[in-house]
Amino acid sequence: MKSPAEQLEILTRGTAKVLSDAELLKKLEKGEPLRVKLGVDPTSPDLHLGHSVVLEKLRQFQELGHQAVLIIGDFTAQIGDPTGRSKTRPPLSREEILANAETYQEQAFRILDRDKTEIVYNGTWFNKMTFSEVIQLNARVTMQQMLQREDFKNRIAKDQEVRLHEIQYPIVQGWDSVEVRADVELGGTDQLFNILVGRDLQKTKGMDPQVVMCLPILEGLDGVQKMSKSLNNYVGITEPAGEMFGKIMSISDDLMARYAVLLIGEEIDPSEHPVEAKKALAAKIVARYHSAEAADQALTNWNNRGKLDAVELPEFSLPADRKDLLGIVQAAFASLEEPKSGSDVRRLIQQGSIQLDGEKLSDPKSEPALSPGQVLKLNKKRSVRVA
RNA sequence: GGGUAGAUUCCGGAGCGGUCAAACGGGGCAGACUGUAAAUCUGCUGGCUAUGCCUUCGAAGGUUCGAAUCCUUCUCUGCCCA
Repeated sequence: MKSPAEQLEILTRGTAKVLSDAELLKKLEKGEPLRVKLGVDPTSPDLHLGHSVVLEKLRQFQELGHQAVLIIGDFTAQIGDPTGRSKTRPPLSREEILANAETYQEQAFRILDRDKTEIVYNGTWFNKMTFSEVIQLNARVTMQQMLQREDFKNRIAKDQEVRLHEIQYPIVQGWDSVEVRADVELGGTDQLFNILVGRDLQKTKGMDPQVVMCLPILEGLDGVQKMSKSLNNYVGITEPAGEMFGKIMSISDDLMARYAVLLIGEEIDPSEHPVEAKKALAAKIVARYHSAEAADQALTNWNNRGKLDAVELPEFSLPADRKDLLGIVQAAFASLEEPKSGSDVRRLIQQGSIQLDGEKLSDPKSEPALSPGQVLKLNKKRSVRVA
């Protein structure tokens, strides 16, 4: 068992904000396992590297002997977290939420230690609340407190709607902290407000308020906006190794430095050529979610990209009913489960994206003779081998 | 409850009754360049086996040879006043 001071050093590493170090130290000094809360919103099923920043931190707590409390916000998902949104979120159905929660756990345990994790659904207590209990809960908070929140303030300033149920979100999430008697709550910096509400609510119940620990938000592949599925700038943690590797290779040099620090806790070696440094980074990340062998394989594939024969590509059987290039390419996209409209495909062809063994094919109506083994390149990322 | 403004293609936002699949910007995609990166430049960005056809401008009706544009009703939202 590490000393409280040592633990504090490890736990605060890489954090964006801790409120406060002194409080955390005091709690650690009690020598009992802390209850560390992480609330998750099962609004989309797939976890990505952005989520992993916080999960990695939670695992550190586990490694130091603390108790992880993973709250699945099945109830809160019905509200929709207004964080970072300029618009109201559409609500999800009960079935979608439960299915998402299921996949979430499966994926989260690639990082967390299952045996040291307590999982609770916040619907357990909220679905039982009567309306008068809801009113009483609301009475613990003032409108002014809620309106301090940046998102709400901005929307009001811009004459955009803010629905009353959205204002409930921080209250509801904060109440979770009371229910699970959290000692520490983790979250992204965007969750600061919500976590603080949890502290306030705990105080109103005479509890020792939880320590707030915020982790930096990871930028998405574009390097500007936060990583999120809806912006399609994410790397999913269950993505195939090759896919993951390719996505990481597409980031800018600046972003590479940030990913290194936030995802694997290392600095990029400035003496190394950026390409090599990036390959190393990509391989390390792949290794973490797949295996060292998979990472090697992904690296090899990447290096062999020019040499088409050396790379494994999905096989593609020519369609029976179409002989024209347009029809063939469309079928190829469909076989990769990325169906595109005829107009999209026509555009790609005319713009020179389609290549057969390195030769551009740009006439959608032509009827190219394809023989088995030839490689049809569809766009930057996708190629298929003719079966 | 009263008054007023608005709802346009992924987003923002233009759109004299015909020349509107709808300006412009953002985003996205493709090409060139490169380190198969970023930045930059160029093109594309509703659908259709396609010099044309079909479906779009909150919804439903109507006026008209012709409607995103005019009229009616409805739905939704903002703002001001109570």
